Formats: sequence, C-alpha cells, structure tokens
Amino acid sequence: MTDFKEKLNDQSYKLTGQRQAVLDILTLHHEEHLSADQIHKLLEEQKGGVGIATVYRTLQLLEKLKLISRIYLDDGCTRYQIHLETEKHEHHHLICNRCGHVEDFQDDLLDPLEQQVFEQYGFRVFDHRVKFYGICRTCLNVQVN
Amino acid sequence: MTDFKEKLNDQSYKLTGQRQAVLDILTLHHEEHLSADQIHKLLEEQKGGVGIATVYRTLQLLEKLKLISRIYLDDGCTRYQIHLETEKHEHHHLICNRCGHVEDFQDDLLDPLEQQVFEQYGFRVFDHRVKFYGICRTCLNVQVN
DNA sequence: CGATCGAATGATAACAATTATCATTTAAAG
DNA sequence: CTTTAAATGATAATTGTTATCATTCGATCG
Ligand SMILES: [Mn+2]
Ligand SMILES: [Mn+2]
Ligand SMILES: [Zn+2]
Ligand SMILES: [Zn+2]
Repeated sequence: MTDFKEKLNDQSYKLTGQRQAVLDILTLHHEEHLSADQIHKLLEEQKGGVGIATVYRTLQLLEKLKLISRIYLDDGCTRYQIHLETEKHEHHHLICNRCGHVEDFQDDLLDPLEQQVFEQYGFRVFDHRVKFYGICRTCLNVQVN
Repeated sequence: MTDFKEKLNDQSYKLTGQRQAVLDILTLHHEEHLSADQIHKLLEEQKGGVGIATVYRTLQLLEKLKLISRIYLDDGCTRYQIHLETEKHEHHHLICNRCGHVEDFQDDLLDPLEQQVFEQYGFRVFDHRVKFYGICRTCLNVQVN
C-alpha cells in the first residue's frame, strides 16, 4: 500500500485516480511552482484529464494533509509546491529580479534567529517563511561578460 | 506643499482628494493590514466616499511610488500597509497561529544572512521578506494562567 | 481669476480565479 | 456483487480585480 494511500486512509479519504494524478504532476514538476491552471492543463494532456473543480479540491486536500503548500511569488497567482521526503523543514525561495527564476533554498540559517525573536518580542516562533530577492548566479555571470 | 503632493508632482500625477483619502486611511490604520475592500468601506463612512475602482487604482499608484506595499497573510486576500517614515527598511511580520494577530517586526537580524546566502548559493540578495509563525506574547501568557 | 486640457474619477461591464451546486459515478467495505 | 457515502465533472455562482468610457476636476497659463 502506497504512502499516499495510507495518509488518505488515515483520515478516511479515498484514493482516486484524480488525486494520484495531481500528486504525480506536482512530484514530476517539483522544481517549478505550478498554478492550479497549469496543473489542470498538464493533466488534460493525459487520458481523461481532471476537472478543474477537482484540481482545486485536491489541492486543498493535499494542503490539509501537509503534502504540499501554496506560495505567493508576487506575480499575482497562487502556486503550489510539493514537500519532498528529503527535506526536513519547509524550504524557502531565492527570487531573481532579473530573469524571474525561483530557486529553492533549504535553510536552517534562520533557526538561530527564532530564539532572538523570542527574546526581543516575546513571540515564540514555530515556523517561518522567507523570500530573498536579488540576482541569481546565472544573471550575475551574464553581467560580468 | 505636502510631501505627498511633491512625490506626485515629481512624476506629474495630480493630488486628488481621493488619493489623499486613501493615503490618510492607510496612515491612520497603519497597525492593521487593510484589504482594498476594507479601505473602500472605511472611506464610504466619510462624506462622498471613493469608488472601488479608484481605490484599486490608487493602491497601484501608491505601490509604484513605494509609499505602500502589499502583503499576503495566508488568509486568501491581498492586504496593504504603509511605509512609515520612521522605518529604514521594509518590515516583516510575526503571525500568531492562536489569535491571528499580526505584529510588525523591524529586522536587521537577517542582514548577516544575506552574505551567507551569497557564499552558499551564489545569489546576490538585495531584499528579503520574512514571516514568522508562532504564538504571540499575549497568547503565551494566557496559556500560563 | 477663468479658460483650457489632459488626467482622474465613478458606474458598471468584463474578466479571471475560486467555490458551490447537484446529478452521476466510483472506491472501499461487507 | 451490493451497498453506500464520498468523489467527480459540468457548470452556475461568487469574488476580487481590471477595463471602458462618459463626466468631472486639478493644474497650468494667460
Ligand atoms: Mn519551492
Ligand atoms: Mn506590517
Ligand atoms: Zn536570474
Ligand atoms: Zn496570539
């Protein structure tokens, strides 16, 4: 029994072809940050496809199961990303203002700050989200040439 | 001549009552993070009010002038905040998962990290946005009692 | 001042993203 | 297999935002 099916069973959700298909697409394209519409279009290329309402419903479910999370990259649309098995914590993003490329960023860098926030603000931090804006490695190299 | 009028003049925008009213509301409510709709409703209580289209247009303009910025607090709606004169840099947010309260957070804490990101990822950081999730001081005290 | 003129506004239509509805289909359990 | 509640898909409804366009208004200049 697959890991996904187990997680669904735990909460008495059913494993459907559509749910698996959405998860598969997100896994396959884990480097991109797909919007609901992009996911829907990618699924249409497969046999049958999945209704747009089901895409949205499945994304809500996957988010509730903490298998994915949504991110806002300031381009005005909601995007989704899968949580890979390999990452212990939520990852963050390096956003290039030149080419628009978004690179994932495994942190742990901020963990020491959480203590500092507690001391300074009395706020107990459990989680954080960071976006860094700047110029990516590729664009920096182009500038040099 | 007001500071706002100057900034508008610089780019040959006109100072209108509506633009001033939107800016005033954002200044008055600078601790909250108002949505376009909330701003519109607050303005309706004043004489005349401001059309919703103008509210959106003004928010776009104020953002372009870097007098405000939009934030996403994961409640599915776009919110706006004014940049106070007193803050040198963009501020960040402490979001309480218990009571939903959002506290502003003046950082500089992350500045040392930007160098580290460059060394580790070759990405030159110019700006960053952080959200810390956790339990606020008030909710922590309640828990203790 | 008052005339002039392009910019700004408001009402509302259009659009895009998301959610709700409901008849039909299907996964899972017995 | 049957049964049954859950899930799906087509599509209507809703919501947030932008576009359109006739009307109004702020700033400039005599
Ligand atoms: Mn990512
Ligand atoms: Mn703020
Ligand atoms: Zn780049
Ligand atoms: Zn709280």
